[in-house]
Amino acid sequence: MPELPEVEVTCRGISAYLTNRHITQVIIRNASLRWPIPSTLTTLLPDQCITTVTRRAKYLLLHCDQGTLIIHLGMSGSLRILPTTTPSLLHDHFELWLDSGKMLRYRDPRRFGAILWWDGAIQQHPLFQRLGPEPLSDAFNTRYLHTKIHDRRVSIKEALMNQHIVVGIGNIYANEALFHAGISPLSAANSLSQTRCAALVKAVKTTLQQAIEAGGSSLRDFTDCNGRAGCFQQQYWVYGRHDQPCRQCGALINKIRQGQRSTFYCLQCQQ
DNA sequence: AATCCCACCTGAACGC
DNA sequence: TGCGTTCAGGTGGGAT
Repeated sequence: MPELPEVEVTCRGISAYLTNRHITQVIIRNASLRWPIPSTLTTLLPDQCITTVTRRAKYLLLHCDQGTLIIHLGMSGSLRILPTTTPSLLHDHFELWLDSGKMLRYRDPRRFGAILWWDGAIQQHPLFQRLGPEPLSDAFNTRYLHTKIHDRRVSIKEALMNQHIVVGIGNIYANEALFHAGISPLSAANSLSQTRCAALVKAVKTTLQQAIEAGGSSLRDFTDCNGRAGCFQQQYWVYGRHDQPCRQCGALINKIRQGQRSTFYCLQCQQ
């Protein structure tokens, strides 16, 4: 379930265990993720120090002495901090052993995630070059959004999930933010007034911020780096609530398909 | 450049 | 109980 809040919660959770630690060993159990895990990591990483751990979009960045380890969790990935003696299970594909005696373990049943190495400036990486601004930064504001989508004919929901427009928003939080902004997910992006863009920007920021504070959402098996479940799922207003009454007006929540993804919204509250 | 839609993969839930 | 179908947090890439 990794959208921005889950990746951010993971980032904050693993940071203290990794920062200023030296890597002692790398284990690649199954290299076939979205792209192969570079086999060179086995010799490249040991003895390097992890200086900082950051997040950009839905990517986790482990900044090391000689480059950056890029981790994406895909649809089903998660990271745990564990003693190196913990037996590995099916779907545990990758481990970073640390000089503390602990390890970072990557698990990803569907293998849509990625683990890559980059030794230049991260913004020069092909995957990072065209990314939009961080939704919680000042760069994501009313003027930016209005200008960016004024010529887009796709729906506002699809635009919100476009990482070239703004990063970090996936299916859950796109649905939730549109509900809080009172905007129909079917509205054409280029039809949104400045006022509605302002409402949407505000809704995106508060929705994501609250989800981070709740420790993220926990659909299926997502947990934080210590195995704890997030609580934000209990706060959903529309996601997954089709045929249930709207928490605001009581009308039944509607479910449709948009761009091969499920959309949930209230016909009454979202116009 | 924007848009559409497929592909990648496993597992859970559901219907028959 | 078993089998087939559908759906799930993401996103690069090819065709239009």
